[in-house]
Amino acid sequence: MSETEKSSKKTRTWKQDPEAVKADILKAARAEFAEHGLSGARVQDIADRIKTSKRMIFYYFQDKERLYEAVLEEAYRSVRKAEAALNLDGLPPDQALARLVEFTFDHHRSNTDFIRLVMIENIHAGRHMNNIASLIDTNTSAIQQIERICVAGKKAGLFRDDVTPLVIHWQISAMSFFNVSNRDTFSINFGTDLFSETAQTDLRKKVVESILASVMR
Amino acid sequence: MSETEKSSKKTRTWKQDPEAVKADILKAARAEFAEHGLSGARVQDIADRIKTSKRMIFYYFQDKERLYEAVLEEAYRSVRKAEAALNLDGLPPDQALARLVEFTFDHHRSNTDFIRLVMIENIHAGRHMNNIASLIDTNTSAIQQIERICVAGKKAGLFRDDVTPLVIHWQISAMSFFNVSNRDTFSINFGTDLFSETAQTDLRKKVVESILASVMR
DNA sequence: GACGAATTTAACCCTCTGGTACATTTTACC
DNA sequence: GGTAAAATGTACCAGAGGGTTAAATTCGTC
Repeated sequence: MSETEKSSKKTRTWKQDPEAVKADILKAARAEFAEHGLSGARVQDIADRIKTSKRMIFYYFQDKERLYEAVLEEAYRSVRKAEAALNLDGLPPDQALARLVEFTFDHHRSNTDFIRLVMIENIHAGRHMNNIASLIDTNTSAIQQIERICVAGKKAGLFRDDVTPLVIHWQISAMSFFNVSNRDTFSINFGTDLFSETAQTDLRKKVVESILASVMR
Repeated sequence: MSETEKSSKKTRTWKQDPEAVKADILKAARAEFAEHGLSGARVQDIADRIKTSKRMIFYYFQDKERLYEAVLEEAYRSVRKAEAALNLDGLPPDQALARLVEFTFDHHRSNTDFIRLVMIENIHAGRHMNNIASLIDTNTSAIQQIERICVAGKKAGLFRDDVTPLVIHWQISAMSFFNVSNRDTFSINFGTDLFSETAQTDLRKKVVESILASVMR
């Protein structure tokens, strides 16, 4: 009985670190929600992913739904941060746009959890996003980024006059998002050929070409 | 007590119609699953949507999961039937492709339940689609349709030599699918402008242009 | 019109799971 | 080193929801 004891003290206790616990819960919850959806996720399973208890989850996040919303908000925040880090200043309009498409394509591909959370949120008709105030201003910055490219492109006579930033963004998102979100059903229906590393590189090139082709004069 | 009686017979009974009941259950289940997902759907709610009981659902479909699979199979079957009805023979390659894009865009838009089922199935990594044998042969016909257009297009010198049917299909699907699947989160983030009737007509045109631009010489 | 199979009803059951009550330990602060 | 508040552990509950049991009713058919 006594040989398993490690510390000199008799009373076995734990260390407190509220912020780390909260962060751990959020991380585990993101994985769980991304994998199983809101109703499919199990609070117990979230607790099991890290070394904590259900009790702690409710202590910090009140209930399952608010935890989900916290996950969603955090996911959006981190994605936006990465997007903001992309600097396109100084590039000619067509190259800037190409670069943006490539970045988005890659970024979505390496953030499957985020994509899945957005899918799940769409299943819920975006019901939980209304509670996230921080979205409004920061998402428009994505459009403004394209807006700047468009203005420069039109001024340089490279882009057509009828291109609109919102539609460009929609197109980029559509293909970059679908590539991740529908990978499984697409693979089952049409094979996995398109999802090998080399094929994805080719596909990304095609997406860039496609966007540019519909924008350039 | 007695004034509410309608029929002359004393024993109030029911009529049997197994096929109709099964069809009703499938229809109600499709709506329920499309709305709430697999784990979010409630068998009791499916029963409540029509005039039947939970018991009947299990009687005909064994369990929730097999009911879901039946819904999925039926949904794919009906969509494929609609696709097969589209006749592009006789049209020049570019017009045929434009027509196909328009059709797919519209078709996805008017079949939100199907789109949502596919979204849900992707959340589940396509786990339930492996049980659907009927998919294999019929989905390849979608590719063959584009293949025919591509061959004609290349022969006519209209299309580039490096276009591949699978990528074309992927592009068409991506934009047509995303337009429906991500409508809610997109609207919340960037406004509903893109989803008015007129804007959707414009958007469809842009999608057609975009596909054609990346295919034509 | 009787008999067995198919279909429907009504009432349950039992597990899973979100959420809580209460005791205990840690920490900040004086 | 005492005290209150924050943080954690332990055990538990209540209800929801998938699935079942058993009896009643219908229907084909001989």
